[in-house]
Amino acid sequence: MKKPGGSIRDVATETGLSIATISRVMNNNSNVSPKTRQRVLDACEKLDYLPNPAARALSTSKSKTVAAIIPTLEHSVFAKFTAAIERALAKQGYSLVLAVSNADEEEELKSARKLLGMGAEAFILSGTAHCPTLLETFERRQVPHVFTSVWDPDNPVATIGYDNAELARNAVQYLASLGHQEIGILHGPLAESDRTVARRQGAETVTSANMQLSFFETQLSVSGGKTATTEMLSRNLGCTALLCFSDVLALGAYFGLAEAGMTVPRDMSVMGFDNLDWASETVPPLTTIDLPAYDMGRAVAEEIIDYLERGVPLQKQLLSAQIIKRASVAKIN
Amino acid sequence: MKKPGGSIRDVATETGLSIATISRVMNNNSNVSPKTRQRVLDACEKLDYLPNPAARALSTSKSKTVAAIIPTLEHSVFAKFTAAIERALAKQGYSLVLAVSNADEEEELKSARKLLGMGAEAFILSGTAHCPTLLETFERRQVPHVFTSVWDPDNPVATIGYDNAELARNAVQYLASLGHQEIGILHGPLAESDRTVARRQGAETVTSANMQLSFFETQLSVSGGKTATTEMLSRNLGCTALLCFSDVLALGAYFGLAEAGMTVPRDMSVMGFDNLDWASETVPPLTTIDLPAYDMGRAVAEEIIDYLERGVPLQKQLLSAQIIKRASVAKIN
DNA sequence: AGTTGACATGTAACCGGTTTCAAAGTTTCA
DNA sequence: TGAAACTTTGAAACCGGTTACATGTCAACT
Repeated sequence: MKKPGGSIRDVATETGLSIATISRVMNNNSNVSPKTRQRVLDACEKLDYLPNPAARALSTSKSKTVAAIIPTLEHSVFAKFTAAIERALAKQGYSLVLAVSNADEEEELKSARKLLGMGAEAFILSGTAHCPTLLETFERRQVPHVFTSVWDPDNPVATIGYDNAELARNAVQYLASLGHQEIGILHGPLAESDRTVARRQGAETVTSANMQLSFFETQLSVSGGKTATTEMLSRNLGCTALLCFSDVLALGAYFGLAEAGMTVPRDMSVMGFDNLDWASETVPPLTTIDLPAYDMGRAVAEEIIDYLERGVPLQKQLLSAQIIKRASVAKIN
Repeated sequence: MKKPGGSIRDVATETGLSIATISRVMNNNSNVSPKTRQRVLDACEKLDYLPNPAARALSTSKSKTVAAIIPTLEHSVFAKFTAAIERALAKQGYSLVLAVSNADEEEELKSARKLLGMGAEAFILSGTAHCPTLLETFERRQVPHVFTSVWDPDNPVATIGYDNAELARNAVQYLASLGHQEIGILHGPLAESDRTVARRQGAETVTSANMQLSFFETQLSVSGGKTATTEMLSRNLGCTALLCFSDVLALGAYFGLAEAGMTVPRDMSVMGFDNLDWASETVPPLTTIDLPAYDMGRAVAEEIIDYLERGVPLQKQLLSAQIIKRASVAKIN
């Protein structure tokens, strides 16, 4: 039950100083004479001493650990977001503990309790829909937390993200401005994501004269996008454009259309959401909305560190997302 | 500096028992009478008590935390792998702390020291190429660690993964068996991945009579695959097949070929590596090698837990990966 | 009845740091 | 030269658990 690289007492013995002084050096804190400091540092080097994090956490009640619970890693947007969080946290000496919830509130709650039990000081959650028990727990223990990928200024919890409803509305209006009136909209499971719900509701607010929107719920995957596209085509709705609430679905749409012998955008315009790395490379390049996944991750991490280190209250942040116009959407007549 | 949900002493006071008994209940350890146990559990419930992980870690020197340092999250294979690790660890009450190295040994070393400083009990690394300092540190502190995504039976460190060289060889031989003799091979940066190097070397071992392999190094992205494909076409090498060491590159190849007005597999056969979710959905469906990313993640996590909990020595494991034959590769003549 | 042992519980040392407070040493300045 | 002020260091309490060992209780057995 012992194999440590030595404790602070070893360094104290080695240098002939007291553990208090060693501790002060390790935290490059206050008043330690330069020569003493150097002596301590040398000894640390020599003994390959690394402070025990548990002991430190115990006395300071700070674990330097932030938890993120994300619905899935297998969607590039989340992977990117997570990578950004990790990067920003690391830069400030914090670590990221990660849990994947599979968009299940129960699982999320369980994960959160465990991470809380591991000493996470703050939580990053996706969306605004969460188990009330979880939020109560955060409240009771005063655990700082933020909701991401969403913008909800009225939420008592700080939200850092983009306005999904508005983005969807903008997308529909953009298509409308090019003459599209019959639009098919592909989206992932509503039950799994309040962001998807928001996008759909946002799209529905566009109600000009002859506008006709048809929604298709499917799995959030290339396969899902392809299936839904095939399904849509079989219904003969006369759609001229396909708005996909994820580039992944759009890619599926490309394949579905290709299989049906249709050409984008001549026979059907396609628009995505996310602006994943490859969106500019498809044939034709995909018109999409650039979601600031990376910036969002960074912003979230910085916000949390500001709070943890300097007590700056958690602020909501609205990030902007632009429509990236490429060749997959055509003008009608 | 205090806001905890109460300590073990509070539970002791509440129940009129000693902290030792509370501790025993929390670890559902040994001899505690059923009624006492229940009394304690009720009190925990009432006080919303959660044991302090730092204190626990301090006295047991077990943090129940495993670290993974991965090159990037933005490649589906790693995202999937990471998700599998998280899942398997969570099932056993362990947490995953994550660092992204960007395939840089320096960054990896820095991350590792930090994670070690956070109390990680074991490390999961990708590939076999690592900073010697890091490996020495692991050795000196006796930190268990495994290398993944590779198979190297002679390595003193346990490797859990697939044999990249052999897979590449199999892929080339498969293409050869269908009559392809001039093959273009697209791969990511050699400097960033010893697995890529292994694959390339494996491919090179296939040296039948008229076999002609041309290698193209590019960025590991759809964009990179597309660029390399265009480049290859411009060289007029007479290739009949394109072997891509990642499905992502293969997707880029699809787009590059489409832009050149070529049809897969009539004008060019394409084969990938990874079998990502969407590989079966492309048009035509992509022939590829199914890498067991998820199984590998699970296997790694379980191996480590076996070691940590039961002292079972870390074992190397060779995972199998199959060629998935789909329509993107044609028979020649 | 007395001894033995099993079981339940408590006492206290310990894990490895941080931090308060006091002590010792040094400088400043009248 | 001596008092005040400041700097540097150490002693010891504390953080919240775990666990070896001691103690106490009660049933079983001789």
